[in-house]
Amino acid sequence: MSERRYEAREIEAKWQAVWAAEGTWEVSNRPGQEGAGQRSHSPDGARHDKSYVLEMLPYPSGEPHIGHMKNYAIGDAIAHFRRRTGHRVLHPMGYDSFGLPAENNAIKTGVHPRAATEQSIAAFQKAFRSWGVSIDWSREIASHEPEYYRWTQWIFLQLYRRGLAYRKESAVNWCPNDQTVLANEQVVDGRCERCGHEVELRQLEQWFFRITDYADRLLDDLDRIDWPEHVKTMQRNWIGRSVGAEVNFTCAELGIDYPVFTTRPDTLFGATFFVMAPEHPDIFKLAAGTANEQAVHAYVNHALAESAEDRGDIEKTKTGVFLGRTITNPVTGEEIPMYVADYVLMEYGTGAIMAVPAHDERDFAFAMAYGLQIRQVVAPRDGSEIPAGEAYVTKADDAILVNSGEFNGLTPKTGFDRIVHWLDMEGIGHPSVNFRLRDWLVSRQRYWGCPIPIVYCDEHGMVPVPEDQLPVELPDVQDYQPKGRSPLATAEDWVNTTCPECGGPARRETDTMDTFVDSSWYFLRYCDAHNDDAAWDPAVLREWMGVDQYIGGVEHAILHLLYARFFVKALADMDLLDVQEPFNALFTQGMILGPDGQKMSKSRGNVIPPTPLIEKFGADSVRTYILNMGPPDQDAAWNDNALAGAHRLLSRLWTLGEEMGSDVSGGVTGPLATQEDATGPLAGGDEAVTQPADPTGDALTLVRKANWAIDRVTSEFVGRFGFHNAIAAVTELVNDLYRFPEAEAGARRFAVATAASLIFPFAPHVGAEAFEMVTGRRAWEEPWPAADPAMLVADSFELVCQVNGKVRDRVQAPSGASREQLQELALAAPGIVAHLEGHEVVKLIVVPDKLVNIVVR
RNA sequence: GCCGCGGUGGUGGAACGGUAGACACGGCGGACUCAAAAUCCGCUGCCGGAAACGGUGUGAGGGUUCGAAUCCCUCCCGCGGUACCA
Repeated sequence: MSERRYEAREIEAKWQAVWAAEGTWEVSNRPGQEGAGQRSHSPDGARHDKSYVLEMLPYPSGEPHIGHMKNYAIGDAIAHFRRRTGHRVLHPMGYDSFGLPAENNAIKTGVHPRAATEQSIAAFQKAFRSWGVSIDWSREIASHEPEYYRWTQWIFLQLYRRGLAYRKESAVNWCPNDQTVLANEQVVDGRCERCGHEVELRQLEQWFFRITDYADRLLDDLDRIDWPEHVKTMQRNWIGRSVGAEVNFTCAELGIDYPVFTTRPDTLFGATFFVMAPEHPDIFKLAAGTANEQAVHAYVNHALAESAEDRGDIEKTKTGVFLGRTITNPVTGEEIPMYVADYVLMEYGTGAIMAVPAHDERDFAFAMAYGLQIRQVVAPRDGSEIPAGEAYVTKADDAILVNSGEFNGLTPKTGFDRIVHWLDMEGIGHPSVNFRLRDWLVSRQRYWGCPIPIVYCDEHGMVPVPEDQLPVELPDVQDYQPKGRSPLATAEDWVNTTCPECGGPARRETDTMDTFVDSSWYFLRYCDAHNDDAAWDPAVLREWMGVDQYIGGVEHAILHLLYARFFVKALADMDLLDVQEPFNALFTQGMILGPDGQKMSKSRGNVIPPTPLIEKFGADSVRTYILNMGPPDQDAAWNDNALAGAHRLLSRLWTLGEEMGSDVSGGVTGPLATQEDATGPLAGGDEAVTQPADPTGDALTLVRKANWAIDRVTSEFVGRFGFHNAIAAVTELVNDLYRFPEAEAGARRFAVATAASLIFPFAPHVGAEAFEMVTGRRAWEEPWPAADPAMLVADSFELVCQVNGKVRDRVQAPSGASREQLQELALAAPGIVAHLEGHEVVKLIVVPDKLVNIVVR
């Protein structure tokens, strides 16, 4: 045993210096001009495939936390694997550097958000380098820099030109604490996603992106991407496509038509009343002059004052007020009463519904509360009674329509089609599809964001800033405190400008963009990060897009991932890029919980800061531990002891490498078969290690184990990224090396080199170090090892002998033995013989190379 | 309520319908050491047994199968998403 010990800090500093000096992970937009880490490993010397591996870009605040480390540990492992399997890998880094926390910090401390953000970016850069993440630093971007947001503004203008960015007044979510509007997606349970404050509705004019134009495509294309099913489901639910019909109801007294959307046109004959949302603009007109006018005013005022949370409470009893009017059911011709009730939402459909109490739970509850008529129009086919006291909600084939005139006897599905067709013929309705998805509200009344490149001229109204005048730079202000309008409004010199059309006086738009706009296209900019003439060269995008593997937290399942998809589709429609989807494959990592199993938070005091751990154990150990915690898509609680276990593994591997390195005697049998050149600075005294030709005994065991490990690790990279299983395989290999210290040296060298090579994607520094000690070569310049199929099968195996499905013995049997041979072996096994006594053999099941099951009576 | 995902030792977790518990942590024992740490080796689901071995065991209950953690049905529990969306 050597006197020297595994000193992670030294080793990590050494390799980080090499990678920084050589620009190892840089990749050119022109193949063939890559860093050394991108050297070709395919037999003909050309890299055929690109691979774009991307972790969600971080929001730079303070220092990176342990969750960032998990994110980049996963992504980096994949990037390394893909490089070594012949891909040109794009693995860039950047910062989502606009946003509220920096601004709120500025309000508190007076420190300019730019200063705080740039300080934080420096901390992130330092951390990523100390973690040894294989980043192409030449493509680094930050969304708060004018070189970046110039193009965010440019994209805004492209959307504006095509009518996809527009201003409108509507009821929007307002956070009284953050003093800004929020997108629908940023309201969680009626509260601001960021600060948790209850959200109010305000009638305001705001900027929107017309994401609803893309609802169908955003939904349909989910089928074409390799994403976790639960994320796709969340997006489907968010988009919320409902197929139904629009049906026209006419209020004869006032001569006004009120269309409604329904998913159940088959129940139209059961519509016995009509309900409108309190926000519906015609409410007061309808109630005017009726006996109920006062009551309606009182109800509407009360409803509008209610918080979103209270109003949304499904347990709340239904309330409403008769409008004093009736409306005609277009199929029955009946006059049915009109109500205003807060269970109808203005935002969805037309803000008015036909109520079918017999077959809708909400309408049923309302009808019961107000004693309204309930008419059953769907009945069980077999004539059985429907349950009393609840609505009968079914579209199934075992039900038929009743009380529905000429449509009686049809199933609900057929009735749906026939009634919609009939409505269409009569001109009182038509098929219709409704979405839950709303347009994306993108303006914010805050400072630290991308300015919206629009000016307002008395003469010409809203005028886009000409593209050659971009960027509209964010000015400095004295006071960041939000006062219901953007702090930018106080920068008078900046606000007052001239109209691009007429040169007359004009004022700049003072709202900034939602930071989700910045992060909806950053993955495009990475491809052509320093292009000063355009956001990107479409030819370069053709080379790199889409992202082959995207890695991030599930918390972005709806917001970021939906917005980015929308951007890509809109830009593709402008012929600015060629793909329809930004992220072909998505991996959602689980959270690292505190040692107490709770979500880490300062208030709980269970936060694990990465830096002290890295100083003590090294980045490799922390990365390896994080990936060894369990399936990486699952949440897992931190455990310091298990981290020490990961360190032990790397230390044992390093020790083996050290031993091999100092033992220059035997085992060197020539260059690796697939290796074509080795022109690094270390190439001189090259000692490639290859699999020994005909190992026997312990050497054979080691060689087999090494090949088995190659196969295991490789399959996790190709499959589900179960890196805990990959690391376990390397652990077994290392354990076997300790178990068989006397094995022939060539086999040991091969096994150690293999372990180092396989651990490299997870623990790149010690992987590189151990690999170099054994082989004199650089692990990242080596092709990924291929398992020797001959070494994956043994010449004998342990035959499992069962009686009635219970294991009674195990005997050695030759691989590939015939059924008859195996039967014979099993029947002769001592444990079997004992259990056969006094029983009659009924059946013999033989699974070749595995087991024999003897069924007895 | 609806949708999705889960439930396996003391813990994290392994296991194409074919040896349940790989690997790691923890625990116990041993080697080394004056001693401790570090390191190395062994044992470790539960019950019985000195051991051989036997029984039992993957949330509960049924079913399919020669054989079920795995497939099917019913139920219980946990997590995540979503919810007057007509």
